[in-house]
Amino acid sequence: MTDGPALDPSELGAYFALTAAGDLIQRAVAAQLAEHGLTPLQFSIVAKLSESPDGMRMSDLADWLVVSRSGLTYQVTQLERAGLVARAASPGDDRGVVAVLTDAGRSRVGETFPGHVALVRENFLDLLGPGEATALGTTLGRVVERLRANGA
Amino acid sequence: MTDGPALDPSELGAYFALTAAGDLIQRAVAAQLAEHGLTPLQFSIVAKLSESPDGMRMSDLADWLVVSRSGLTYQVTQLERAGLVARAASPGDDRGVVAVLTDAGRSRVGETFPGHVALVRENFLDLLGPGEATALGTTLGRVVERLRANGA
DNA sequence: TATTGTTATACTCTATAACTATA
DNA sequence: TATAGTTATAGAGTATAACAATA
Repeated sequence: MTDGPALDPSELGAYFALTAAGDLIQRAVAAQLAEHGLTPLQFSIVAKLSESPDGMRMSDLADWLVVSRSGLTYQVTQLERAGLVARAASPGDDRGVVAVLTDAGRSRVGETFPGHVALVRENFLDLLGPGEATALGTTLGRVVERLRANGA
Repeated sequence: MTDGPALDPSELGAYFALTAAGDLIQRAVAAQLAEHGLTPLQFSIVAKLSESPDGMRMSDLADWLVVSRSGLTYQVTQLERAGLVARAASPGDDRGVVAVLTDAGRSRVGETFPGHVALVRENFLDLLGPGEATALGTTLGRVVERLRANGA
């Protein structure tokens, strides 16, 4: 961790804009997901499962989400009660459990996704000039890499 | 809310990078603040109070942070127990209470801020090319404006 | 022995509603 | 009557540690 002088106004503006934009977009997303009965974490789970036709091991899912196993157990139980996810035996390892999306879960993802995309488009992507999405992806991608490398 | 086609790869990349960068930087910041015994919300409070020599009304602080009044009462009580904040009578309105930073609180902010700035610099600002901070601030500033206008 | 997943439990945080005191 | 702040309370979510079943 290097130490240095304070931030100048343009640096402060960029940092503030990044955190505020991240905050606000997450808040807006959370509000919209709530209309579909999902928290952001639950949406992450069902969205991930929608790409995994054979389901996903509980441990793997917990690692991917960076939550504890008991925390995942709690969330999957909630989703199971809502009928969106089912638990099944893990083939080849009788200790294991796989979470699988139900038909209702797949429908829910289908109902939720278009509005989610529209929100992101209207509040973010539509405000970027030509080529700016690519540039932003590159720049912020570097930021993500650095943070991951630093163990965040 | 407009509806539209799915996101193309560069759009998806920009969106993913924004949320991931926002997430990761907030996580890294939270971890660092924890070393100084503060949550992000508590840091927001003491940082704000450090710019308010005469203290700040509880209601105004709650509005500024976008938390309920009882939620602010809880946090200020925690900070008071930690000796970082004190409550004082509000001049001119005997119903009011102002939260003021104690000397210990001011010291804590002073101890916490340099590392905070360094983290932001190392993981974000140092990765931007010349002029990029300004550009990013402008672009993301538009995003923030839009989200605020949309009531986020 | 080690690993998978659940359960028991405790803790933090948040909000709503009721309440007190003052405007 | 309305507003400022606190308190009582309840709910959601998270994690740690202990546990049962299997590898």
